Amino acid sequence: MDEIRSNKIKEIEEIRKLGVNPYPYAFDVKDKISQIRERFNNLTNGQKDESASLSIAGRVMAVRYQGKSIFFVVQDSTGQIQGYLNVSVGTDKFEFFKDHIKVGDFVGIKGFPFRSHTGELTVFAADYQLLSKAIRTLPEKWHGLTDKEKIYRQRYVDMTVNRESFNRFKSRYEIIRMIREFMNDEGFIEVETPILQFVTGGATARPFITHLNALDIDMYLKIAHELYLKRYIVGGFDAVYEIGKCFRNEGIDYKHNPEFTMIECYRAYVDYNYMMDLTERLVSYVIEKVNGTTKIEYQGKPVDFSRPWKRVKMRDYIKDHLGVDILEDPDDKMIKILKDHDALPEIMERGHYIEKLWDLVEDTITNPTFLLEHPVEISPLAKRHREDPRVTERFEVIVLGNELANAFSELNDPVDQRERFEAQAALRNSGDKEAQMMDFDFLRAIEYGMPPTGGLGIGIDRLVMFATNAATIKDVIAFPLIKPENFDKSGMEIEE
RNA sequence: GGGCCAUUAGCUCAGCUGGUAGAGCAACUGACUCUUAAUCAGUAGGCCGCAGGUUCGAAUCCUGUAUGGCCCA
Repeated sequence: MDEIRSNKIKEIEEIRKLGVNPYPYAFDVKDKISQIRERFNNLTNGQKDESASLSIAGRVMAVRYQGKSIFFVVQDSTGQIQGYLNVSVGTDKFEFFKDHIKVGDFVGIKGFPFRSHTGELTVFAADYQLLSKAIRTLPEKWHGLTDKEKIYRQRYVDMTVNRESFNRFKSRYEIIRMIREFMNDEGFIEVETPILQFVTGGATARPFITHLNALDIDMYLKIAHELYLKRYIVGGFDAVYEIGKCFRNEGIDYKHNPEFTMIECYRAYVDYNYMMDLTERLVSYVIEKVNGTTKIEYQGKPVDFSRPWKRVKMRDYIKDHLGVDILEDPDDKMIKILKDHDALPEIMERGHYIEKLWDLVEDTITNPTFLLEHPVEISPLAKRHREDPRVTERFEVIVLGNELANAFSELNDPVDQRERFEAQAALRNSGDKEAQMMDFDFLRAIEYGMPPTGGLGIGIDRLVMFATNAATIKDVIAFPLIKPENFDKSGMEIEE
């Protein structure tokens, strides 16, 4: 416990002795700061509007004492405004403010607006109330909080003092609301699926393992929404979507967080062509809503989300860039190219060669591009292409070398699906921990019959990164995964 | 996984070839009735990330380690 905090705690006792509750229960907030700024923008220097009775609340971000008057800055969720207080509030209240209202505290202000001689729109505090006393000091106003580690560990401070961070999270949740509205208007119903699963699938990824005490059995955290959403389609839902967390026990870097948010949607009686159209409309809608245009700049690079997006076939793209045909050339040729690029996969299987070959060329794509028709062996849940059974009716959306979306005409042939699962199981048995698990219940479900269905998944975090020009996924996840600061041997966190 | 960088007061940072740890802001005391990085005078605040080593002496040099960042795979 440092000196500043122990002094503040003593001060709180003094405040209580003065008969003031440092932590009262509520305040009747009637106005938002941004609205006050708009409403009284026409006040001229020195002009006041005593007829307007304002009531605001927020955090004190600066205080400037000026003898028998005090200027201060209040911040609410919409912005900041200057407050002004002088002895007209009453001697006791004036002295109390001077002695005990400090940067970081929350206050409620009742008063009227005026514009100072120097042109600052200000709320004259006819009365005020302390709403919460802080015992830690905020970072200084000039440099703010810049230490990345502190920004992630103490996001509440980052949000408070770095308003661009606060606004980025506001945008994130506006985007999620937009997506919901868009999907609802499109006729989808929002549903839920289990996070705790005995068998998990729908993606090529390593899951988290947890333990269910009640049954004394290990379980997985979901890696995708897919297989349960398709069960809804089997059960008769026409169109469903879910926005929720998925968990993958893999690396952490600027584009991966172990838990992340994904929207997946499934619609009966459509194929991947519908999903391409839907993806284009949804993503360009979000980008335009947030930025006012579909031609944005991401981290200094121009990206054009305007429709229609380019379409390329995976086979053609790799052939054009690396001179190898992923459908017809033998494994040896692929291995040689991978060796030349020092990019051999850990698991020596054809599917992994193809993935690695794609990794070598994906960075050459900048504008949103539909990557089409992935080979069957890397797409165990996608339906075979109607014209070429070696590939699937699948697409990914690639933006600046990053996968933003993944979709296909869903495989609903239960015999083919069983064979695909068996191929995955064989990979799993040979040590591929990311290969998909055999899901007998899912097979049983589609054996009862699943209509032709189109499915789509979009990474919400990635989309928000593009929409808000965020450099890393940690900037769009409010509380990203970061190693704990201090743990003792029992695993309990120690305070500072 | 590899490389580079950072870690010093609540925050942002100085601290040179090794010689008793500094500033600004914040905090605390006081002055000031239109300030806005307010100003002015004063006070207090440090396990120099952690552990070893070299040395008469280490924030500084060396080794290891932790955490974070950036780049590469």
